[in-house]
Amino acid sequence: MTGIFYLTGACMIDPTAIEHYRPEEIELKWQARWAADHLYEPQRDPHKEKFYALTMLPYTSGDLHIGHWYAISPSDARARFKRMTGYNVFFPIGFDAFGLPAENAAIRHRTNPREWTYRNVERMREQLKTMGCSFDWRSEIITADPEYYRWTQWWFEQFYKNDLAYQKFAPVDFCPSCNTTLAREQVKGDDRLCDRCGTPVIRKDLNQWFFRSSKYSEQLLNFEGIDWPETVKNLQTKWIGKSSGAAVTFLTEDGDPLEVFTTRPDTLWGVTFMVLSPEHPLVDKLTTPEQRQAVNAYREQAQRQSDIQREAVDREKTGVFTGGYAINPASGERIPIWIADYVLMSYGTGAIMAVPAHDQRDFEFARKFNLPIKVVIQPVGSDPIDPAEMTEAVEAHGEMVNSGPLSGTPAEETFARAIAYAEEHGFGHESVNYRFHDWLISRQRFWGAPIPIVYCNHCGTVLVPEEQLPVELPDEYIWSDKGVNPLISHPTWKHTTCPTCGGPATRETDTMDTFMCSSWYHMRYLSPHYDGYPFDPAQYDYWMPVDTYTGGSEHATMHLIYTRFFHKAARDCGITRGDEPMLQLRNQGMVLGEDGEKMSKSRGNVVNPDDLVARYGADTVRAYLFFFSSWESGGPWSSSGIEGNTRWLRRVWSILLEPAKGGAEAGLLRALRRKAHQTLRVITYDYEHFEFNTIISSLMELLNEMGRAKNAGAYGTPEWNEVAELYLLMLAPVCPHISEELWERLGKPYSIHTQPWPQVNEDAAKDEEITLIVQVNGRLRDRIMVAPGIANDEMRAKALASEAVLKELDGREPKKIIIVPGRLVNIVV
RNA sequence: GCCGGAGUGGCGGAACAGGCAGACGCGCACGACUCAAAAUCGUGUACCGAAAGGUAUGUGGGUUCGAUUCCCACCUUCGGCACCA
Repeated sequence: MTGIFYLTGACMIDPTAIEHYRPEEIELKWQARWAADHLYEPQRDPHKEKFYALTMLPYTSGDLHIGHWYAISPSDARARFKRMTGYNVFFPIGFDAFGLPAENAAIRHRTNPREWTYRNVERMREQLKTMGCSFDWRSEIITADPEYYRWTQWWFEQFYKNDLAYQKFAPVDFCPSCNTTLAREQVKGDDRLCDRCGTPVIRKDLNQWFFRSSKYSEQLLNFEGIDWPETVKNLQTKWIGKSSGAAVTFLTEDGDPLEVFTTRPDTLWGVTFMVLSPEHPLVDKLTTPEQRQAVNAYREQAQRQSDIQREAVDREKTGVFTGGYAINPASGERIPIWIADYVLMSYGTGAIMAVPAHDQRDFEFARKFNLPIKVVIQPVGSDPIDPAEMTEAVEAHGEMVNSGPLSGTPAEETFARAIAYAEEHGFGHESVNYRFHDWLISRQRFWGAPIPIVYCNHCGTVLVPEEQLPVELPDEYIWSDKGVNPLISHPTWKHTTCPTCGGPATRETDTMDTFMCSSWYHMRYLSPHYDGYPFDPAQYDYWMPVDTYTGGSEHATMHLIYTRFFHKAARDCGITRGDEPMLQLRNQGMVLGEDGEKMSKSRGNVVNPDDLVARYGADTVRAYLFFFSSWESGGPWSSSGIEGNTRWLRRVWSILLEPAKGGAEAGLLRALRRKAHQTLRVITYDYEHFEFNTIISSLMELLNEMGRAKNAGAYGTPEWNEVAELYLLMLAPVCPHISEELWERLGKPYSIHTQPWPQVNEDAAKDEEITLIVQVNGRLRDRIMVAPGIANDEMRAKALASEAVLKELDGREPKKIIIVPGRLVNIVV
């Protein structure tokens, strides 16, 4: 525990010197005292305004890393600030404990994932306590506790009863290494890799559980009333992927309707062929005997292709003619129907109308297979287009041409007229499509909340009655060579009786995606042991919604979209209220290694917070994390940089505690007090706006000023005492231990953390003189000290009388004089 | 390719409404203390120049009395998406 500094400190035996700053002693002392006094355990109090501060709950990976500190300590500082400004603050913590890493680690070590997880929880809890955060530990939840996942299952049942959960046999993304399906959001990049392990995913047809999240696409695009970062809103908007256009029904020659979605209804007359996804249900019927062999071969190849790693996006188009034809409902033309893998079954209707003249993909396809290209849009101001000369599609909007009755429609009206025409003639209507899909929640893994469903030969799919929840995981983890879910391998677990008819039945062996657990934990925190409902309604009414939510932006399209969906779905089930669960969101950046790269064990650039706490104390580690960069951008760690922060806290200690001679003059004391109140003004703003780096630098600046004032005899004066008190109050949210210790040593009442936030004394903060900036042609030529509130005329006179200005003007007449009242004069010649 | 963020001294960064660029810290240099070292304290530190002064916020343009800040184009970099009809 004792670092080099403490040893050297102990060597310096000087009987007159004050006791040294020993964080390792004072930090443990105060942490114990705050816990004993329940300092951070708010009571519901209708007369006091509440503030729910939430930080994303950590996954139980085993060790708290510096990134956790970076995410959590500023959230804590803000919560502490809010508490001091008079709010009743709730700041809980818990553990996201289900999930694949636990299970993979368990397989590696031949243990039960439960053991691994709960051992990690123990360790992480102790590590968290060293940070000195103002957590309300009464509220701790562990998502793998039956007491918790009972309610995760309950939520599933509410969604099921309200037709928001359903089962479907569908092709899904499957990770062969993790042996489980993944939600679309958990498949990353062009290579379609598993988000957890990096293995390329494959497509698999499985019976799976989904939530109807896509039903909420439109609502999820609405961010009104919530203060979230633009980047997150942008990512979610892109992810939901709304496009507007038309649904158009073509008829095959056999008379089968074939619906397509298009964003360009204005190009309807330019359709020269159609393309279906190879998996489209109509392909079989359309295929003629002559084309049968080619079509089957292509479909097989497409199937295989999606099973192996996908090729580059810009690879050459492939496809096969089915032999079938459709009729263009607008032009009446007979057009061939092809299949190609650039058309995806998972978007729109899995079929497209191809307009090669005005869509680049269709253009490439048409050129490759010698299909006709028909120009039907003439962009304004460009020469008539000759299809034979085209090298790429013309995607710009323009006037409709070669479009029968709609030819000549001007660019602005094409969409409306084309849709109206389709509606009139009964073959189409306006339509909206979203990229956002239903949320696949089934996981073929052991370590998750079991889906509370029972299959009965007699009654079919049956919900486990609420009073029988939770459906608990078995104690034994059954190993299986083939990577089969241990719930299937377990000899007895899945066998049960039907809750409805009492006959033999089997349990669903899939467990739920862990994002399900983290979609509602903010509600369970409010009453973690409440027995009759997922939350105590009285607590919910008081504390919800979350006022500030902090965490990493990597969750933008996963957790942060799921939890919004969850809240809206729960609202529609009549359980929650309001449209959004989290009013304000702030994302921290990432702490990089000293080499500027992402920290990783293989790079050997990982910074261990435990070592830092042992060496410098938590307050210094916190201070450095606040200080080294703006919180939202993050940046590289620096082991020499943190030295500056430990020096700073040692100076705070000695400047406030070591007595010094008095005798300062009044002007100096006024200046000191002014600086303190000005600092208070900017720091109050910075706490509110998450600008922690400038909080620390402002405090350093003020300390420098205090050091100079102390040398000039300010110590012990009333002004000094006022400034010292202000200093500790401003320091308290960022460095809670040293501020509490010094507060006590200065004889102030316990605890500093329950003191009201100080008010700026505007009189004291007022400048006695200001610097007037004098420019000639926009270049700085002079600075003149003047009284605040100086009149414009006087500013002009002073500027024109400046020696530097006279020299620069050299007799030239000013053409114009710009005056920014009380700040600047710019003389233009 | 598309969408979004970021480019400022040797380094991390500040400048919150278009008005003193480089706060604060690291590092470095010099000085004090010390037999000495560490720690601590003090002073200095964008670049060019002996100085007067000049040049500087990724690059090139523009708007303005005045631009790190606003506009246009480009370059680099980080994140997201990626045949989405």
